[in-house]
Amino acid sequence: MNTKQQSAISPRREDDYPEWYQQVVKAADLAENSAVRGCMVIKPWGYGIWENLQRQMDKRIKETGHSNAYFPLFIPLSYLEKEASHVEGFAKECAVVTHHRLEARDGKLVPTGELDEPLIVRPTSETIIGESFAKWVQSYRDLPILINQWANVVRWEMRTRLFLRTAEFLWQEGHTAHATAQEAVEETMKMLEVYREVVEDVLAMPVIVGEKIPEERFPGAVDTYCIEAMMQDRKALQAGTSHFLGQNFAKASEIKFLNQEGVIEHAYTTSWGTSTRLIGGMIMTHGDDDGLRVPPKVAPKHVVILPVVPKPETEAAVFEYAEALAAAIRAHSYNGSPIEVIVDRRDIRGGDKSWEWVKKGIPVRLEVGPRDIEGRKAVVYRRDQGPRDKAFVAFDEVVSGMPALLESIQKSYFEQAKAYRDANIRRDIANFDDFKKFFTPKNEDKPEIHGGFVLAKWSGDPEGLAKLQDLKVTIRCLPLEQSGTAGTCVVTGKPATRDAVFAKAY
RNA sequence: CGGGGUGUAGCUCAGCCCGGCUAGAGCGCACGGUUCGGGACCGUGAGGUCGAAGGUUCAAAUCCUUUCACCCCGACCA
Repeated sequence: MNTKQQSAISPRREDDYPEWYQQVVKAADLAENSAVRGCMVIKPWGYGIWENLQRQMDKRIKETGHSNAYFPLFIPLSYLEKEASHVEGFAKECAVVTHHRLEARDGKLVPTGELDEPLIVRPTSETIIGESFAKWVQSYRDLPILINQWANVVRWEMRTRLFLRTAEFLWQEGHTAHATAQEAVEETMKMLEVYREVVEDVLAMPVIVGEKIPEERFPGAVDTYCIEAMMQDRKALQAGTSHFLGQNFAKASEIKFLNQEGVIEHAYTTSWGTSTRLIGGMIMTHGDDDGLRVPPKVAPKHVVILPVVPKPETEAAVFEYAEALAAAIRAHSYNGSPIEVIVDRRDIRGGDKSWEWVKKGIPVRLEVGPRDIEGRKAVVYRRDQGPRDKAFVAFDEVVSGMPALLESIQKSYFEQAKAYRDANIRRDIANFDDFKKFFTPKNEDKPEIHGGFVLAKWSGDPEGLAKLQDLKVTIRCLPLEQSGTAGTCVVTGKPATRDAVFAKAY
């Protein structure tokens, strides 16, 4: 017997993390690269996860008073030119439509009919939504406008990675307009909290909530807030952003209203977004050396039943028992919807079948065979335990205990992720030498998993930013929870009052 | 857009330096069999205009030129 179990994913996380990530995406059948450079095909298992996340995010967005709407994919070039700093930020990496027809010439199709004004495939929709808002708003009575859009956007990234950075990605973008700065700021913070809640509760990813430093702000924003998660290679992933845009975009788009005093004023706007990147974050937060682990709240299927058929003549009885078990479980709900159960009747080898579901990260596997029928039991495997850890449980108990079992898995993923993250947040690094040591891998050629989050003082000095850049470390955020104490900047040694989270990032 | 690399079967690749029988392996796939509460094994079989175009040669996956695509490292980035 081989005592050291072989893992299903090769390489393991500790040996080559980026490659492990790619292999998990492949093994779990989440997505694949398409023929179009930088664009992915999201396969049913991956898209099912997105749909569940989307449904729950959408619910929270609507509960906080927003309505969904849809705006054009194409944005006239001149719209993007209206907001000066927005221009700087999005001056590059955009898909540009310059022609509006194709002509057949010598058996080829040639673009003709050049557009007077190029159209940009939206990288984000502030400008085109602002154009609509301007028409919709005349009086303070028309405010606030609280709109959300589910859409695809395109940013022509040079280097792409499935889910984490693709040229086209799916997201939601909220856009709101308000009569006062205070109300817009409150909106910004409210949606930041919605993101924290959904990402922690649904995706089971613990996050740090904070404010971006000026250099990291969204182009055109007055303030940018974010939630930051730690991946298992201890790098940070920005999991969502919420921006207070002040009157910058309102001025650019001329969103004006007559206030209670009869004075014309520009509105205050916000925007906020989360994307399919969250799925990348989920993979890197929960995945292990046997593949994906999907939190039950986003799993397209919660339970797979694997019929064990030792002899062909037992097949009918086993299938019948499996379907009866499935039906009984489906009658129960988890997280507000019926539990999703699949009976995998495919005629492939049992070991392969079982491992396939391990790699896909389904929360619960149930095996049923002739002996279980006899004892009216099932064999229960939980994805938050080892792939061979099994429990023999009575039929009725499996059924009635399923909601609690799923919730326990959901919780254990969050707890595991939080424990890992907290173990890798350093609060005791006070000078740049230690800081540098912390973020420098032992093996320069093939860096091992190293570093983590450093929580320390930051002076805000641009000179410090240059030093950070050399280390490839960034300031992820200034956490909303500040200690309020004075100290010295971990990078420059100058007096500093603000706490910052430093990390390498995706 | 800079620097490096790779294009050969569905996938991962060998063969290329030093041109030479009908272009190979492993995995996967199909069929048959033995096993099987299990990622097993044996056998048989299907599957490739060697990224594309041009050139050198009696002869090109292999040498030369051009071109396209993709990957890795930078800069950019949710």
